[in-house]
Parts: sequence; structure tokens; C-alpha cells
Amino acid sequence: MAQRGSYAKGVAKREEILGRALDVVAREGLRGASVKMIADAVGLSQAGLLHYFDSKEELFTAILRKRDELDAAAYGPFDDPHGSLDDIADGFLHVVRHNAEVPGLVQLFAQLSVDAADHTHPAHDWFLERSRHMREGTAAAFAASQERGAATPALSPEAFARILQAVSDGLQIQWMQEPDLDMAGVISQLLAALAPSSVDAASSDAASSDQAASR
Amino acid sequence: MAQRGSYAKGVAKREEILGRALDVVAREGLRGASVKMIADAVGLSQAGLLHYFDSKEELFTAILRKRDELDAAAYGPFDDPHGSLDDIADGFLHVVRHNAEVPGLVQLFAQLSVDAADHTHPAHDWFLERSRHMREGTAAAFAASQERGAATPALSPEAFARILQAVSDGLQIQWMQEPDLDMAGVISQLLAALAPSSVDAASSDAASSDQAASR
DNA sequence: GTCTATATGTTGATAGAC
DNA sequence: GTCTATCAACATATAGAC
Repeated sequence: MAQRGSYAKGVAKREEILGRALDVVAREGLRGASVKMIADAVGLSQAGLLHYFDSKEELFTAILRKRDELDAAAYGPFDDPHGSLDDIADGFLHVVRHNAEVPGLVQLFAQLSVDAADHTHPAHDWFLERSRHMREGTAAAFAASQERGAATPALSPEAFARILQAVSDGLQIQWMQEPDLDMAGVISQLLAALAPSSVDAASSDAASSDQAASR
Repeated sequence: MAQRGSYAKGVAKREEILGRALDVVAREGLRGASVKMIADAVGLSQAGLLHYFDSKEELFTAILRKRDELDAAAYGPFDDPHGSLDDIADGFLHVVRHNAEVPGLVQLFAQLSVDAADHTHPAHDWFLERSRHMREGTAAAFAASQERGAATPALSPEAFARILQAVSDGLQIQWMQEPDLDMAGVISQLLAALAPSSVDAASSDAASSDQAASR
């Protein structure tokens, strides 16, 4: 079963590099992230690193992709179109809380979000697709919750999904500026206001998260 | 009264440059804004422009400051701590709708928001202060609205202010990626769900804004 | 597969002529 | 007050040795 040849090995090494890059970026943060910084961090030369990733944008996108992968594994796929709103809210809040421990990734995500708004940016389509996919699951779950009478009828499911996503992205920017901000606490309150039933379970294990919605 | 000396002239010229820069940036858009781009746009050399603004950051911050100033003049100070939630929502939605016509400013704001998260960035304090100031007015108005029973009690005023601001910032990023997105429509729906009375007046003159919350 | 060395471009800022 | 010319610093990407 031992795979032979450079292809499998290259892929494995690429994964290993990604894992290490993720670690370093998450911990150290990264302002004006450059290829060289990551290369140094993972113990390769800049050219050596670009042997695995053809361009800066591809590298950074791969890091975020890996992050999504790990988050989904750890906290469940919170974009599952068949999940209940409770489950989605629960997974979502876990991810948000986790984000507060990886400032470098939040910073990288925010920076790339802005850069990738350019329609010619290599990561543009990935961001669009990720966005759309996440909203679809959220909207479906919200619609189901509305039918049960558990969520407010004042909002269209699409608007709710947009809002949840926008709040999350926007809070990350505020949090980068004010690290004391309790992102999960604010989102919990929003969910409690719009879809009361979805929060009871999700925030029961996070009694500390509503101490300060803002400060 | 004709002021003499280079100081007054310098200030006037600086203002004129700012106005022109705002115009061009707003209309043409601006990706990865550089000093040279703006210099070209306003018809100066790069060095000529930096004669009025000592650094790149100061220039960009001045442009956004000017934008706030003009918005406040056109749509009222939506951060007035004594305004009603109706007035604030009204002004806020006007600004949001206006933003959809000045993509370059939205892009510049988003870019600088991320950059200025760095605590050593020259515009860091300005962003913090602007943020805090806006939220204060919103929170106070929301609290008053709650007391009248017009807004949901499920949310603390501080959380509401945070949410409104985060949604606004987050939607701008989504909108940069999907220009069809109706930012004001989404925000209207959110306000309708959280503080019903504040929307009736504010969105009555914008019947077209709820055609599509998302697309 | 990984390195060193480098090509090539851009940036923000400064010096000095006019 | 505005320009041209130039600067050093840094980026990404590539070529070629090993």
C-alpha cells in the first residue's frame, strides 16, 4: 500500500507544510503576510515553498481552505443543508469562539476577503462559493425553524443567512481592533432575538460568553 | 478678509485636493490603493501630492474623514446621541444606499479597516473612536426605543449597536464580491425584525430596496 | 526537491531644480 | 508649490546548481 513516486509524496508534504503554516499563522498573526514569512516559519526557503504553491494567492487560499477543513472536522459542518438551526448555531458559535484564539487566521481571512473582492483575484471564486454554500445551509435551517414557529417571520431566510454571515465578518474586523470584544456573545444575543429556540442549547455550555457583549 | 500667507492657501488647496480625490476614488473605484494612483487621479505627481499629506496613511485617513463629513452634511449625523432610532435608521439607510454608488470608497474603507487593526497603524485610533462614537448614538436611541416598547427587549442596546455596525461592515465586503446585493434591503429587514417602528418611516421612500434581499 | 542567486517590478519617501 | 529624478526597501517569481 505504500504509495510510490513523487506525486503522492509531494501531496503529503504539501499537506504537512499547510498544517505547519496554519499553526504558525494562527499563533503569530501575520500582517502584510508575505511568502517569505511563511517560508521562514515552516523552515523552507521562499523558493522552496513556492515549489509547492505556484503563487502567493494560491498559498494563502490553501491555508484558509485547510482551516475550513479542520474547523468542519472539529465542530461539524455548520453548512449542512439538512442540519437543524440548533446544530448550525451550535457549530457556528464554536467556530466563532475558536476564532478568538487564532488572531492570525482572522487577520488573514479579513485581508484576503478584501483582496479577493477583485473579480480577477485567484481566490475570488472560492470566496463566492464558500459564501453561497454557507448561506444556503443557514437559510434552509432558518426556514424550517420558521415553519415550526421558532424563528421570527419578519425575516426572509436569505436575509437571515446574509445577516448572520455579515455580522460574523463584521465582528471579526471590530474584534481585530478591540480584542476584548466577545464575538460569540454578540452573536448569541442576535440569535436569541431572531430565533430564540436555537440558542438555548447552543449557548448553554458557554455561560461565560454573555458577560460582556461589548466593552 | 482675504487671508494671506501660505498657510491658508495650503489648507484650501488641501481641501480642494481632498474633494477631487474623493470624487475620483468614489467613481472609478480603486483596488490596492497606492499614493501614485490617487496622485494620477487628481492630476498631481506622487511627490506633489505628498507635499500636502506627509504619508500614505495620513492621506487615506483624510479621504475617509472627508467622506464622513460630507455624508453627515448630506444625510444628517446618524450618530447623534439624542436622535430617535427612526432618524438614525433613516440616515443610516441613506448612507448605505449612497455607498452602493461609490465602490471605490467602500473598497478603500474596507482595506483601511483591516490595515488599521494593527495597533501601531496611524489610523488605528481614528477607527476606534469613529466606531465607538457611532455605536453610542445607536445604542442610546435603541434603549429609548426599547423603553417605548417599540424595539425587542431580547437585545442589549450595546449588542444592537455592535450588530448594526457589524452587519454594515460585513455586507460591504459581501457587496464588493457580489455587486447585485441589496445592502439597504437586508438592513431594512433586520431593523424591521428588531425594532419594527424604526423602519416604517425610513424605508417608505425606498420601495425598491426590498425587491431582493439577496441574489 | 530544495537551495542560492537574481530578474523584475512596485512601493513610499526624499532631494533638489525651477 | 510642483516638478523630475532618484532612493532604499521589499515584493513575487524564475533559472539553474546541486
